[in-house]
Amino acid sequence: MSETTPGAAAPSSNFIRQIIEEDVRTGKWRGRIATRFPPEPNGYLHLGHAKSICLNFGLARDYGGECHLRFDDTNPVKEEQEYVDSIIDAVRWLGFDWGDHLHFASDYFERFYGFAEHLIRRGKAYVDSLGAEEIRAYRGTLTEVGRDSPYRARGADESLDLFRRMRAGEFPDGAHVLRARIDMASPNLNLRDPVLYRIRRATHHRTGDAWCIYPMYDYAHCVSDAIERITHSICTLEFEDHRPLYDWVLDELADVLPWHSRQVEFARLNLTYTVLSKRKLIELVGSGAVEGWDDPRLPTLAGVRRRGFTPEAIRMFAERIGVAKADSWIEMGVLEDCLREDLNERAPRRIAVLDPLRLTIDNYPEGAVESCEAPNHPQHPERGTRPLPFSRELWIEREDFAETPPRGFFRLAPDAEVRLRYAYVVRCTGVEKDAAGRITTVHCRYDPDTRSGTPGAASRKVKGNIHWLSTAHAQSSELRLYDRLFRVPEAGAADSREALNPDSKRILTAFTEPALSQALPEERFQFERHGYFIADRSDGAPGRPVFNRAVSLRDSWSGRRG
RNA sequence: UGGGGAGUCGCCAAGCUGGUCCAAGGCACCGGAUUUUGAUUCCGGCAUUCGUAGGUUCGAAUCCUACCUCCCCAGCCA
Repeated sequence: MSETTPGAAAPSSNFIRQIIEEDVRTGKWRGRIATRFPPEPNGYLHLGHAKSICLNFGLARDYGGECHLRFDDTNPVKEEQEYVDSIIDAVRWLGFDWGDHLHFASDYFERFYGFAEHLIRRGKAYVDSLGAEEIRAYRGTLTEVGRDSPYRARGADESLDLFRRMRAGEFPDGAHVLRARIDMASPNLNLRDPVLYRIRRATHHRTGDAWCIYPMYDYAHCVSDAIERITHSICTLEFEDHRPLYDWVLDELADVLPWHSRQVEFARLNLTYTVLSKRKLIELVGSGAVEGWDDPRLPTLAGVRRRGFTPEAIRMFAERIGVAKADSWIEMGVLEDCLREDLNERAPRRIAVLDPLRLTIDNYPEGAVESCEAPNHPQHPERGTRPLPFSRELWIEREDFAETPPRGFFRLAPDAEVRLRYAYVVRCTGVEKDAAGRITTVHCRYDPDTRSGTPGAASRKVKGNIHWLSTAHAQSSELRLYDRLFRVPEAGAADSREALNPDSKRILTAFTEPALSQALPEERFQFERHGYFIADRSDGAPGRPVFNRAVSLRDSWSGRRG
């Protein structure tokens, strides 16, 4: 069905699993378990959808059922094939497989229509000729009951005739609608004779101009579920008070469509420092606040993929946050931590110097170069090493040197000792500054007996351990450092360009070790002491990759300082 | 103010057919050990309390009552 998620805890109990387990126990569906992920192809998928995808496909996987990918394409004016393609791509990327269950609500249009005639014949639906404004006025309010439309008494024959002519294209958009005949006085607004069909002369991305009437969600969704014999139709909380309508439709159609899926609602995902609504995402992209739907700062699946997230990390995340009915906000740290956990294990280590400072080893022979062996993974020696050229002139990280070290600093400082990772222990002997007083070069002397991998190295313990790159061998690469999109945790509550984090993207030119020039698009690495980076799949060229920082490493030092 | 939902540690979330809960687990946080990433790993700590107030009971987060707070619903969107 789909891949399991390594590193993820066994799925914890939740109310939906309980429902399913109870159903399995009582044989309610005669052993069948079928769920579905039903996106409307009118936008890009984001992490909120990922929660739903993992839930639906995960349930099918765990209970030996099937999960359908079904496009809810009932509104041609908003939907496009481009979105269908991107959604299919995203669900696949996440690691799920729907087998031969790729469906489209539009494939059921003819059956939807037939069932609608059935409702009309049985007096359960009628053609209303009120305008949109009037229908709203007649609907009443939250506290006042609605009034019957003057057309509500229309007979089955007349409605049937009108409905057929609606289909035939005899009327302009908006002239008539098909409505369910339920109860205009219901305290649940969804039951006040909801619209089932509207006239919409628009070209549908799949059915073209075959239809000029299109079904509404409340009618199409439950019928699609029944057609596909879905057992558990899982959706978000805002559909909770649509459930009586969902059940009404299937009850009224029972003799011609004898299947009644159970709708179950769960709380949608909220993530701090970002926004998970199609509308807000469109705003961000449209206003140019970000650089497109796959901008690495966006919570779209295309965005997090480009950012460097793995499908495994996202599945782990979905598992960790659980499923319940309480509105909640998940801290961005939970997502980030899932990525760290996944990549810590898998990503090969590499060296990059982001903010270079020259280090000269005065007692190292000029022109000499030796090769140091750097392990690809500290916990997995079997993954081998790669050579790192060492010489007299090196780049180190500017923040790894302090002229007046703060308390607890154990990197390089005047007269202090530090290990150059995978190479030698050096002692700082002085600095050079420019006219402005900025340090331009740090001088030091190395101890030839402390080379990594030799007996001398083991006998010499130094607390500090910094990374470096030989100036003659380092390449320069473009790095993008991404940070949270908003500076406030519950962004989107207030809508706000000003809540945007101005430093959500920083581009810099860094020095990277030689091996990195071979990085393939989407290859991920840990840049030691910095974080996890991915070679961008769109930008960069062969031999000159561009790297995106997916997430930094945990850093208990910078936190302590400030 | 009508209807539908939800309230358990900073953030999630088990538990909710009452006792084995003086409440799992994860993230965060705080120690401490190991460490050639101040990373990882490891070990320890972290709710006498379950929105509030009453009640039932030998016994309640779990049952009852009232109240409080928050979310959703008046598209010919999904």
